[in-house]
Amino acid sequence: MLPAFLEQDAVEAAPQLLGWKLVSRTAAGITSGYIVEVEAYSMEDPASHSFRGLTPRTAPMFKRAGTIYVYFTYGMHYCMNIVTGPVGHGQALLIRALEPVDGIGLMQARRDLENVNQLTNGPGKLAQALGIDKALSGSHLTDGKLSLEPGFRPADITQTTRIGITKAIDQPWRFFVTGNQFVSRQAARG
DNA sequence: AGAGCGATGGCCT
DNA sequence: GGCCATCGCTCTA
Repeated sequence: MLPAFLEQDAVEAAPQLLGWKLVSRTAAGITSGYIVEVEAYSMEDPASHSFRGLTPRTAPMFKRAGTIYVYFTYGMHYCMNIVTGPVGHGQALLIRALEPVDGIGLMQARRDLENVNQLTNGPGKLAQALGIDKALSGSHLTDGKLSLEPGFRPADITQTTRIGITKAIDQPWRFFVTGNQFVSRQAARG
């Protein structure tokens, strides 16, 4: 389904996305996990891919809320975002960590890793575990391959600065479920 | 046409 | 905590 709060600006929508279940449907099977860590990016944000304007790569960020934006980085990792806000605003939420729910065996096979704790505790890891790649960029949550379903309501949410960026490093636009063991890092930096 | 640069993860100490 | 593989995208010329 398409939660109404995705129409809001990224920073407002971000904490509301925590606890929702992200579901991936591929030929290999269904995999899913609760979203436990997200970061907000917007067009006015130097750390955002949309900051420099619309390019072929970043075009999905400027489409309607619920659009999927997948990018490839460091020559080996895919990261997935969900677009928020009005059309043309270039806002998105980077999904940084999931708590595995369905299809854990398939996720372990895709990751070539048994340890469930390390299956989806990072943006590149969860993309690999769910079988997400660039082909999904530009598709929409209502297209059926990647979708959202209600999950749980987080008891407490922690807000910190974002991870792995070199610009706008002081903006507290990272949100995670307090105490959840699948969050990539409890501390903001380091 | 080519250089520079990452919204990372895994391995090592 | 530190290092670095690896390649698509953007910018400059």
